[in-house]
Amino acid sequence: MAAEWRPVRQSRTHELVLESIEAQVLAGELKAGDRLPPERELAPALGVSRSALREALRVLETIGVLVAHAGRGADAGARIVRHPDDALGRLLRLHFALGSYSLENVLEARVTLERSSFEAAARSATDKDLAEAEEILTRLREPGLAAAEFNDLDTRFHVQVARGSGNDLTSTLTAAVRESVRPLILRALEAADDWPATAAALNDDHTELLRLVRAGEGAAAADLVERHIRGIHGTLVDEAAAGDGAA
Amino acid sequence: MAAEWRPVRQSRTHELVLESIEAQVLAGELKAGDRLPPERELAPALGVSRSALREALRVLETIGVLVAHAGRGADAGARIVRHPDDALGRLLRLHFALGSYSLENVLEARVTLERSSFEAAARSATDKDLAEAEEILTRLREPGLAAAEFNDLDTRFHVQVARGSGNDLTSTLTAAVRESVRPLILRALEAADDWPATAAALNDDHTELLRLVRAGEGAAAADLVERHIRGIHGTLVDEAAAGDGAA
DNA sequence: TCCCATTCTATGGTCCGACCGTACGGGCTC
DNA sequence: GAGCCCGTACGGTCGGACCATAGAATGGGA
Repeated sequence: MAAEWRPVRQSRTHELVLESIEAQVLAGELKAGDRLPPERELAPALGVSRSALREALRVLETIGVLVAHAGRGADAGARIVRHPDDALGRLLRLHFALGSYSLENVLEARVTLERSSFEAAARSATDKDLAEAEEILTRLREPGLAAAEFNDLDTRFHVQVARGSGNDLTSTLTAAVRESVRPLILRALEAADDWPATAAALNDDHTELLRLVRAGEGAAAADLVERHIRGIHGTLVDEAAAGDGAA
Repeated sequence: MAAEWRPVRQSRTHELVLESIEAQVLAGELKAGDRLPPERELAPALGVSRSALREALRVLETIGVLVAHAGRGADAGARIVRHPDDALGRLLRLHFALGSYSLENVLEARVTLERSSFEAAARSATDKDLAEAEEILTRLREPGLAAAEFNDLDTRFHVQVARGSGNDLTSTLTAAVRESVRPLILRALEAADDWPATAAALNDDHTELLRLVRAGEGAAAADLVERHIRGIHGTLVDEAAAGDGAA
């Protein structure tokens, strides 16, 4: 056991505990896959109660750097992991709901991130990435697809291309930002006058986007995805205002 | 084809509490500024223990949507707020430390976000934004400035311009991404062969960047900030490897 | 000998009741 | 009326008890 646990005092105990663990992560003494001592041992080692320790662990779990499993054996206990996606998604989703960001903010951020994603994907997406995107697109084209499923698959399509960019950070950000407006987009899709036609039009974009990425035409893909996103968000503004009023 | 048994995991109590509060936020029933009932009332109202409730509140605090103050009066209690910046910064910083993202990922994300920020700022920064950036730049130019302070001010300069873009989401993302590599940049600055010359060169960039933003030349500002960031990160790669090995 | 069911136990998850520190509000003193 | 003091409503912390889970250890039967 390389990590050492030193006692901690004063002011919001769980924050001090958090700092202590954070420092070990930042210093590289705790790495992904490492297991923390059991709560019942670690708490007294830090000189705090188990409750205070648990609150600190909960924070780390929220951030996506820790998971805990009960039981016994190699799989049990608290482990350092790397799961930023859900954490980031929830963060942006809640803050968007609270009005920290406007819909226009999200639109511009999506345009910026996805332009970059598509350009990078056109340069460096692997065959595997493209095949997965193709499969999502196939399911996206199924006739009679409900708006909810369409919304899920659409999200996965955009995220999949972002993954193809080879940049985990931008793809995570892309996924999180897309996630934050998911309920809004769902409302917009459900309110479409002619849903089959709307879906078909969106899929035409998707098909062309994938073709451009495959062909390595990054600039064209970036331009198209910008038009694509602005198009969807154009139908969203009214929905957002309506939703606001309705609530 | 056997039946699929869907329900696999039963949620933990604090997660259910979290969902309940989250749902009220997403539904707009809880808005920024609203105050939650005291823990001792809310816990039994939800049918859970105070500990479980507190863990849920801690999660919300981590996300930056809640703050708690002890004491008595209007200021006390748990309140819904909108403070995404620290939360996002810590999240990315820890995940970068854990290796969820490579330095190259961060570099490309910074380039993408800041190109967009500088272009937008050239279009829509207010005089106030520019004046604040100017003031930061003045302090950045002080002779004999230590690397640590330079690093802080440099971060604030970039974030200030991002704020000037008028997009809170991209500026928050910019700040968080910049924050995640702060320790690395600090090490690189401290290791510079000729620190005063390095600082002067960086400030020449900053001065020109601000001039371009003022002049509304967004495209030129975007190109320069990309060169500026790539320049700094070029000196970082070695440091990162060295830091890795040293640990 | 091998397999399987049973029991053990280490681990996180939850709950309770108590006490501490803080800061406002109201009452008391001067 | 002004200033001090104490009560009180908060979040923060603590310790202990018990529950749920799941691998490990055990032991009996084929």
